[in-house]
Amino acid sequence: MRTKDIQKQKRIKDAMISLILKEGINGASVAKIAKEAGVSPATIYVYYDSKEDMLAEVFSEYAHSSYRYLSRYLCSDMSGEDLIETLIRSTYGYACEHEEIFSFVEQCSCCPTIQESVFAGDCCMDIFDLIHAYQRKGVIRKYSDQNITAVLFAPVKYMAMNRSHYPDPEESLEELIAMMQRLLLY
Amino acid sequence: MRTKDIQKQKRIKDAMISLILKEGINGASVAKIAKEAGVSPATIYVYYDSKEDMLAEVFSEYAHSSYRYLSRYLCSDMSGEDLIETLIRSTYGYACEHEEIFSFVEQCSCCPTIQESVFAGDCCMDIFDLIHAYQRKGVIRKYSDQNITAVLFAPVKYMAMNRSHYPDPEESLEELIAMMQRLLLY
Amino acid sequence: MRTKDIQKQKRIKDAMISLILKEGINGASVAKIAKEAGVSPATIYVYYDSKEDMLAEVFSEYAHSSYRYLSRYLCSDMSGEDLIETLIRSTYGYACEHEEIFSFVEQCSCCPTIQESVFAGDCCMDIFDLIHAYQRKGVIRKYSDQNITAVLFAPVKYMAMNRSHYPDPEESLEELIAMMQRLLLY
Amino acid sequence: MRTKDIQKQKRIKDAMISLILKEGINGASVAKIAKEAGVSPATIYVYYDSKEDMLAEVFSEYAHSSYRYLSRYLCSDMSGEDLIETLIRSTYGYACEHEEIFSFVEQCSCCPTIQESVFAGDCCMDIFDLIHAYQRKGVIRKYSDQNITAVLFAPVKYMAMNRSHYPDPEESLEELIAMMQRLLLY
DNA sequence: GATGAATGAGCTTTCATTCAT
DNA sequence: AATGAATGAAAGCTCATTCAT
Repeated sequence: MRTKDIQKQKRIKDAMISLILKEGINGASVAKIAKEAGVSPATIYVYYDSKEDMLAEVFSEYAHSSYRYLSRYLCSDMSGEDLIETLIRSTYGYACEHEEIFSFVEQCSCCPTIQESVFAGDCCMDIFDLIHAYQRKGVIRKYSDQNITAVLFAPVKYMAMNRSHYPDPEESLEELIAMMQRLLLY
Repeated sequence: MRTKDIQKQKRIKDAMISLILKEGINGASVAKIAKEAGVSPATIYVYYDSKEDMLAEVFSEYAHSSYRYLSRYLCSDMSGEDLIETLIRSTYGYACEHEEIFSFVEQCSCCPTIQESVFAGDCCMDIFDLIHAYQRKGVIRKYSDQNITAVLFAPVKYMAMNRSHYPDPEESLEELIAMMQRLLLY
Repeated sequence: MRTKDIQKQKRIKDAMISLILKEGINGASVAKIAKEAGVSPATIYVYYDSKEDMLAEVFSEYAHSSYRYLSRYLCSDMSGEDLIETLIRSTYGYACEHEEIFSFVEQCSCCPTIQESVFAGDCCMDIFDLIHAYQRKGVIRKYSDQNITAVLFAPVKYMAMNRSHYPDPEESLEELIAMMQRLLLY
Repeated sequence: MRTKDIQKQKRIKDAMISLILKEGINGASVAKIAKEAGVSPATIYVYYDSKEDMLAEVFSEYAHSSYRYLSRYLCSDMSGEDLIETLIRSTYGYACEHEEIFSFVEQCSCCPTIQESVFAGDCCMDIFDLIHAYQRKGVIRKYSDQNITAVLFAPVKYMAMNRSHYPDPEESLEELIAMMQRLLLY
């Protein structure tokens, strides 16, 4: 018997993500995904039970990838200013560097039939471990986790999604960082 | 005759928006929309050239409806605190009261095939006329319009979309308002 | 708007019956039926909700057609011998003349997923009105309706289905008639 | 090794027969049969050349199993009444006790692509050896083998297939036995 | 011998749209 | 203007079968 081909599964995922970006969730049909991945449509059903299942599985795999990415840039002896700057810059950087995945995740997040189970707020534990430490040290203000998540990430993501409309993104980013530092630090 | 037409078109729009909330953009087929609206599929093509056209037209009609809604609650002699509270509360209120439209707009905004032309930043002129006045009076800090838009609306929208995950939405809302007042007012 | 085309629906039915005979219920795919009927596969779904529905509807339409056919050869002043001869000969005759429909019905009758609702015993009322009259007159023996149905029709149908294996069908038919006359008449 | 093979093949046969009762010949796909039998789809092709081959082989194995079953209850010194009662009761009993096999055989018998070669009339030799003896002894009337087969088995099989529609099967069975005794015995 | 992976062909059904009235 | 009928194209998915191990 043949063994499951991890590269093949990766090709399927990539094909799906890439197609969803090009043509929306509508346009990413199983047949097109299969063609782009270089496999038969039937093969996709070896790896996933249904298209819905496939979407949900890949979405939940990538939904929090930006937070995992972030973690790599953090360390516990940063100043408060650096922490906030890093969080925002890295989020923006991730959106630019992994444009496809970022946009894929945003699209899935808005679709009520997919989103359902995955709530970002639940899933950036290590980041909040760090933030809580800074709160205990009296560096970051004691707002609720939910509102910190909302103000730290929603505006910068909004900015990243619409960056083509921004005359000078870098300048806007700097301003946003300054705003968040003033808002969140003592 | 004229009246009848407009009512029919309204029924079609409502059916579409309602279906998109229930089943996502995928699930809202022309046949289903027609059935829900109580008309023939062919009738829809009397009012719109294509499904894509219909989506785009209705989207652009509703894309900024939350800002129009907001305007009704604003007046130029509010205090700065009141202004910000009103902007945030009204945005949240709109999302709850007009759940269908809110979800429809958010979904369309993420879909690359629809969104294309519409950028929120361009479209809330009267609100920014007011904000500029407050800035000139030295009440609101002189951040860029884009960042003010981002921090005022993105977090509260994020909150509205995920409100089922919030233990006490009202409390979170109050905290968010306080945060924004501290951030934006002198 | 166009009106429903009864001829078209008839063509679909005929195509289905003919295909089931040639290739079994398996082989009669919607696509093939459509092709044989000269319509698009989608058109079939204008007339039937699903393939299952189509099968059930056509089956129940033809399931009792042999009994309707029989009725035409019966009259109330026949002798008992003639009545029984006519019932058996007509059943056999129907099977030969309408080979496709007969075989289609037999096939559906054996398929547990289709058969379900249709029970022959319930559906030959006028024939049994006549038989009951003959029973009251003391011509036909007072066996239960179910067993009369079973012995009158099951053997002759069995014979019709396997007639290619019979060396002299006419002779066998005559013998069977004689047997039934002896069994059922006083 | 040999033992294991035969058990495995038995599991495949049983799975197929059981699935056909539950879901019809349509519903019994190779994949489902494999799953129900606890083997790989590929394994089925170790034992059979094709699905059609498998169906035909298993059908021909079971097609006359009811007659083999019958033989066990017969002996040559029964009275004519007992012989007929035993033949009918055993046929009915077989249909009830081996519902799956009975339904499988009936379904295959109606399916033109499978049935083809097998004609019941050819295959109950020992039963007819016995019946011929009773005919020679002047106990059973000298009807042709074919018609005796038809009247002895077709009605009781019809009854067994539709037994859910019978208010009192035992009573009907008794009546049918009495009818056949009167028909076939001197 | 036995298997899970893989597949081309085909399945049933729905799609957005147009036709004829 | 309005419609139910009609459709080619495509959707998601399963089929019987074969491949590679």
